[in-house]
Amino acid sequence: MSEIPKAYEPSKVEQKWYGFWMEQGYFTPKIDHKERPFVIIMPPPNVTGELHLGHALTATLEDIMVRWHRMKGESTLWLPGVDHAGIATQVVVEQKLAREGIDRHHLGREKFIERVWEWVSKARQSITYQHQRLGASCDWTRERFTLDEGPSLAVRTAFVRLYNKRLIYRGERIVNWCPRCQTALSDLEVQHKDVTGNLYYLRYPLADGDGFVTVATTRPETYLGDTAVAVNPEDRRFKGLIGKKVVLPVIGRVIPIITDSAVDLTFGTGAVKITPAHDPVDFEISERQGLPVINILNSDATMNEQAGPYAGLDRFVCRQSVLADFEKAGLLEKIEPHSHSVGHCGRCQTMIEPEVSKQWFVKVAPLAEAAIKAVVEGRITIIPERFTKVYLNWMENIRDWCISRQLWWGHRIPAWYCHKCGELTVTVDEPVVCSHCGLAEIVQDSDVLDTWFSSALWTHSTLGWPEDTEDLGYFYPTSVMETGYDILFFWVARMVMMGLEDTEDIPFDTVYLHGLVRDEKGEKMSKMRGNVLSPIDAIDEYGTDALRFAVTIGTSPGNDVSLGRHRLEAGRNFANKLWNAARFVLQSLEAKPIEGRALAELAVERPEPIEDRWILSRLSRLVLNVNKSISDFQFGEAERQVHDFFWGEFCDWYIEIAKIRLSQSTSSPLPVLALVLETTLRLLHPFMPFITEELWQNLKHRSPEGTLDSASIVIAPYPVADEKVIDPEAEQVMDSVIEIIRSIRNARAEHKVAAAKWIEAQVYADKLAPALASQSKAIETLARARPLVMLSRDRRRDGGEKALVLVLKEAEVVLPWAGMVELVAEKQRLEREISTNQKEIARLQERLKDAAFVSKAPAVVVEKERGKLRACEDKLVRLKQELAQLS
RNA sequence: GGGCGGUUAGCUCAGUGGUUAGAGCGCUGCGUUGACAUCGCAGAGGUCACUGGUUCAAGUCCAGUACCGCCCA
Repeated sequence: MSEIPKAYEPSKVEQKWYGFWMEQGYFTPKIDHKERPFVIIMPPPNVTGELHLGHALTATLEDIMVRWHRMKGESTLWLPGVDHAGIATQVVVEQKLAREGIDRHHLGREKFIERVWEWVSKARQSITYQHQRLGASCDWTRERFTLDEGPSLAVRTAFVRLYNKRLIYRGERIVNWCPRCQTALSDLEVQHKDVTGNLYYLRYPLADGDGFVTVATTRPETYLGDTAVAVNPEDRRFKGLIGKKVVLPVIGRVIPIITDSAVDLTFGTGAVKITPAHDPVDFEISERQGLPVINILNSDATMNEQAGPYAGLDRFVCRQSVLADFEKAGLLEKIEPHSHSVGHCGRCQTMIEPEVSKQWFVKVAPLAEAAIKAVVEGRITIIPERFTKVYLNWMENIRDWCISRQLWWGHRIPAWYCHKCGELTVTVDEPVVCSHCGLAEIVQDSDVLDTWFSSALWTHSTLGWPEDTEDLGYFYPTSVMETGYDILFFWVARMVMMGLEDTEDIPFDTVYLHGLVRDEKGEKMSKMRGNVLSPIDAIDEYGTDALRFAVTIGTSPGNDVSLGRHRLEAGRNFANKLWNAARFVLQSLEAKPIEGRALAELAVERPEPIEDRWILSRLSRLVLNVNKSISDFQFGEAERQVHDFFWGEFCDWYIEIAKIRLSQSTSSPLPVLALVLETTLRLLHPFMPFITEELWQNLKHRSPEGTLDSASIVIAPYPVADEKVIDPEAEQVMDSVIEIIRSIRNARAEHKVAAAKWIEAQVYADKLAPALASQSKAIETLARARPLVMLSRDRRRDGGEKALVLVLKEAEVVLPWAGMVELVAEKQRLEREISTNQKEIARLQERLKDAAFVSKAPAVVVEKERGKLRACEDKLVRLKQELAQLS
C-alpha cells in the first residue's frame, strides 16, 4: 500500500499529534473529589536558556508516569514551570549586555530588570517549545514561573511566617563570598576542591623581649586581620607564652596569645593565627573569647583600608607582597607544600572568600526535624532507597541557610529598615510606614532571596498556596517528585522542610531520583569537552520517540545513563520496526478487513490455532510484567520487555507464521495480528507517544466500527492482563516449533546450504507430535524444509541411509543428507552433546539428592529441577540411540 | 577525614536469592523471499574485580581488599 511510507518519518507526525492533544485538552485534568489524583510538579528548568539531555530525561520519565496514570483513568496533573534562576540568569543577561558594551550598574536596577524580563519571555517560549517537542503531556494551563504573582506571594508569606516564628533572622556570620558574583552564597553553592598550595610558617615577634611565635597558614595575607594567636591549653610547648603579646609585622598591631581547646596541636607549630573575619573556626573562637573582628577585604577581594600599606592590592598580589616583606625581615621561617580543600563558587568557579557579613539566615534545624520524621516514618519514600541515608545524614547535620543574595534579579526580601527608629518591618505587603514608630522613613532591603528559597515552596506555591484554592485542596500533597540526585539537598530536602512547615503536610509521597546523562564513554557532558548533545538536535535527527527510548531503556533509578549516537540509532530502529510491523498489519487489513468483531472478544474466545494461543499467552504475560514494572518505577525494564516481546516474538515469529495463513483462505490471523499490535501500542504509548498515536489512529480507521472507541490513544485504557489467556501448553508447543526451525536453520548454515535451497527433513516427536504436525507449514516455510515429514516417534524407520540427526527437547529432526554427512564428525558431535548432557544430569542429580535442598527449597523450585532432570534424561536416551545407529 | 556508588561479553549497560547470566552496539559468515537493509538468518564472545562468610541455593545478601567515580566536611 503506497500511502504508508516505508520508513517512519517522525517529523511528519509529531507536531500534528501534539497539536491535536492540546486541542482536545487531554492534559488538563478533571477535578473529581471522589478519586485521588496522580500529580507531578515538574522541576522548573532555569530560564537561562536551552534544555539539555538531563531535562529530556526528566521530561521523559515524568511523562511515562503521567501518561500511564492518565491511561489508567486517573485524574492526572503534570504541572510545568520555569525557574527565574537568580544568579545564573543575571549572569547570562549581564554577559549579553556586555557584548553590547553595557554594564548593569550604568543601566541601573530598574532598567536592568526590564532587560532581564525581555530575556525571560523569549527563554520561556523556547523552553515550552522544547518540552512540547519532547512530547511532554503537561497541563500548560497551569504553567507557573517562580516570579509570577502567586509564587511571589507564597515566597513573601513563607518568609514572614518564618520571621515571626524566629526561624529567619538577620545576623553577622561568616558566609561564603564570591568576589566575582559579588554576593553571599549558601554552603551548598560552594564546591570544595583539593588544591596543592603551601603552608607558610610566619614568625610573629613577641611584644616584650626577644623571640617570636611561629604560626602556620595557607593564606598569609590574612595576617592583616589577625586579632590573636591561639594555642591549645594542653600544649606544654607554649606554657610560658600564654598571656603574652605579639606584634604583627609591618602594620604593628599588638595581639594577645590566648588558649582555646579548638586548636589542633598537630597542625603546623601548634600555634595558630586567629582571623575572625575570614575563617569560620576563628570566628567562633572570637565569639567565645570576645576578640575583635577585622575585615580586611573589599567586596571584590582587593584589600581594604585595614590592610595599611597593602590597601588596594588584589588578594593574591597582596599574598606575594606580604611574603616578600616577611622574607626581608627574616620572619618567613619556611614554606612547606600543602594540599588542602578550597571552596569555589559553584556558578563561576572563582575562589570563595569566607567573610563576615550581615546576611539573612534560615534556622533550619527545627524544620529538619519534621523532614527527618516524614522519611523515617515512611510517609515519604525515596527511590532508589540508598538515597534515604544520604538525605538523613544531611538533614541531621544541617547548618543554617544563608538566603540573602546581593543580586538584582529575584524575590526582593520583604523587610524594610526605618531610618528613624532603626527597627525592622517585615510584612507580606509593602508597608507605608514603619510598624514600630509609624513614620514613613522606611527603605526596603536591597537584597533578593536565594532562588532555592522559592523553589522550596514550589509544590504548594504552584497550586495556589497561601490561598486556599481548589487546586491546593485537590492536588496537594502531590504524588511523585522526580528529579536528578544532584539536587537532593538543594531542592528535594528543602521542599520537604518547607512543604511541611507551610502546609503541615508532606509535599509528595515518593521521591524518584534519576542519574546523570553522560556521553557514550561515560564522561560527563560539558561544553568544555564538546560532547554536549542537544535534545532538539537529537529529535530532529532521530525523532522524539527514539530519543525517549534511548534515554530510558535498560536504565535503572539513580544510575547514570550513557547516551550516544548508537543508542539513538537503536531507538530510531525500534521505532522503524514498529512502523513496519504495523505497516504490514495495516496493509493486510486493507486487503481483507476484519468483519464486525471487536478485538477484545478474541482474547476471551480462545482461538483455535496454536500460534494464536501462544502469542496471546505471551502478550498476557507481558502486560502483567509491564504493569508490575511500572508500578515499581522500573521503567527501563518495562520498556525492554515490550521491546523484546515485540521484536523477538511478535515480529520474528508470529508475523512470519501468520504470513502463511494470510496467503491461504483458512482461518485468518488478522484479528490476532491487530489485537497484539493494538495492545502493544497502548503498552508502549507512555514511552513512545508519537509513533504509537500515529499507528493507533491508523489501526482505528481500519478496524470495525466500535472496536477502538477512544478518540486518542492518550485516553485509551492501559492494557490489563487477562490471566485466563495464559496457555502453558501452547507455549510448550511453540517453544518446540521454534527449536525445530532454529536447529534446521543452524544445520543449514553450518553445512553451508544455499539460502534459497529447499531441503528434505523429517521430524519425529512423541506426545507433542499431533500439535507439532499442525505447525508443519510453519516449519516447512521458515526452515525452508521440503519435503517435510512429521511423524510420531514410533513410525521412525531404522537408519539405513546416512543422515544428520538433531536431537531436541521434544523431537528429533532428521536431515537425510547422504552426500554431505561425515560419519566421524557426526559421531563426535553426538558424543559432545552426550557429554554436556551427562554433566548437566549429574549436576541435577547431585542437587536433588541433597535432602536439605529438597526439604528447604520451595516445592515449585524442586519440581522445576525434577522436570529439568527428566527432560535431560529423556534427551540422553535419545542421543545414545542415535549414536548407536551410527556405529 | 566521613559517606555513597560502581567493577558483569570488545564497548555502553540491564539483571528486585531459584534454568546453562542477558540486551543494544560492535565483530564473523550468509542473505536484495511482497512489513522492515533503520532489515533477516546463523554464530563467536563471560573466572559476574579479588578474598572470606551466610544460605538447600549467591552476579544478587554480609564482611574485608583493590581500583574507578561521586557526595559531604
